[in-house]
Amino acid sequence: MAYWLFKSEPSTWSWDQQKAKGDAGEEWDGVRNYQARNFMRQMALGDLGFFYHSQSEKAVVGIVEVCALAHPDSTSDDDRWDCVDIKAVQDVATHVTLDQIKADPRLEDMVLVKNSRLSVQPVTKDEWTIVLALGNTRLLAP
DNA sequence: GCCAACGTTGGC
DNA sequence: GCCAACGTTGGC
Repeated sequence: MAYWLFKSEPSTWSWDQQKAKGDAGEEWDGVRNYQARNFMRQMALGDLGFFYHSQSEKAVVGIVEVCALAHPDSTSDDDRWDCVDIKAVQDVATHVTLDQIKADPRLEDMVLVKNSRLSVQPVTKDEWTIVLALGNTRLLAP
């Protein structure tokens, strides 16, 4: 089981919109970056991820699960671009802001801090646990 | 709204 | 295969 972080501008695709899709989930399309695509190709069904709002909010707001393996991105006719589908799992009780993450020395190596422009990123198990704790969030049993 | 950082593109 | 130009992202 691996952990990830998906970043979105709430004005483009928000956590509320993601939740509205329910268990059907939604393509994480529109990624045109090789690193991000390669991470999506590594994802397995059931992998979990944080849903992060960039721009105005800059906070981890939700937890998602990979519900379809990498497949061609329906918004591109260029076959280089693949994407996974993700579905909302639960809210992060207390949003974890970028400021909090930056202020925590245990999280200084997070990709979010070191490479803020990467829109799909790996998260280590330790980082996952720490951010969940900061968010006062306990993962519900599957 | 600005600007720095970075990734991609295309010409050579 | 290199590198300059350009576009985009995201934090401030």
